[in-house]
Amino acid sequence: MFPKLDPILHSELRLAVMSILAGVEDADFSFIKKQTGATSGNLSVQIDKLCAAGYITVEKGFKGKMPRTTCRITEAGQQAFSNYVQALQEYLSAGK
Amino acid sequence: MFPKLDPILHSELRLAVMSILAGVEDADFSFIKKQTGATSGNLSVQIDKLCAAGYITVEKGFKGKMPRTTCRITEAGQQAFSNYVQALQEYLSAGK
DNA sequence: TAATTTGGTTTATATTATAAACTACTTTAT
DNA sequence: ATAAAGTAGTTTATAATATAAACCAAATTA
Repeated sequence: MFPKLDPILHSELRLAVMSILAGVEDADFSFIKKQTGATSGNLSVQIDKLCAAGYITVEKGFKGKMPRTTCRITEAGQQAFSNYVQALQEYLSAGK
Repeated sequence: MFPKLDPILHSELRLAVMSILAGVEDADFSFIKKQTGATSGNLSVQIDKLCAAGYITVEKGFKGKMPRTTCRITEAGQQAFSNYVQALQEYLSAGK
């Protein structure tokens, strides 16, 4: 009746990050930070976790002289996000 | 873009409890425990929090000789649950 | 009457999220 | 040239949360 919610995704910031990445080809750290309003520290940590879970990939490079961190959702991440949405529907719909 | 999610509701167990209560007149501790699969301790704590937030009311009485704890959603709880569902839609739909 | 079960609460611990402090480098102003 | 301010983060410490373990009291069953 109440399926287990993926703890990696059941986090406000990580869910927002995944939500952004699910809709675009890729996005860099600063863009995600602006969109979510998160602090750098928090975002850094949460991106690490998504990466460790294999839900996103992180690529570090430079845009001119400035460091740039680009994130991209993986197939597994896309799937996990989709599963999470499905699971959540059951919680939300139960109360009609 | 990403509205703040009510931290009281953004918890797997509390959300499940609210989901159950949103659909029925009232429900007792044991029923909720069975439906959610939660441990007594965890459920006890989370019910307290929902109660402290004013989202549910808890009525203690006896069914025969056995103690019985009955929970019921409040108007504020109904509203908060509804708001949470709305907010969440934004996260989920962003990734289309 | 001695387990066992029901119906919980309290307290301790593990996990998670968040904020604060720091690093490293670049750009702009003096 | 150098100082101040901004960009782009990471690391580490602390606060909040969730979960589990231990406990309690009464009722039921053997």
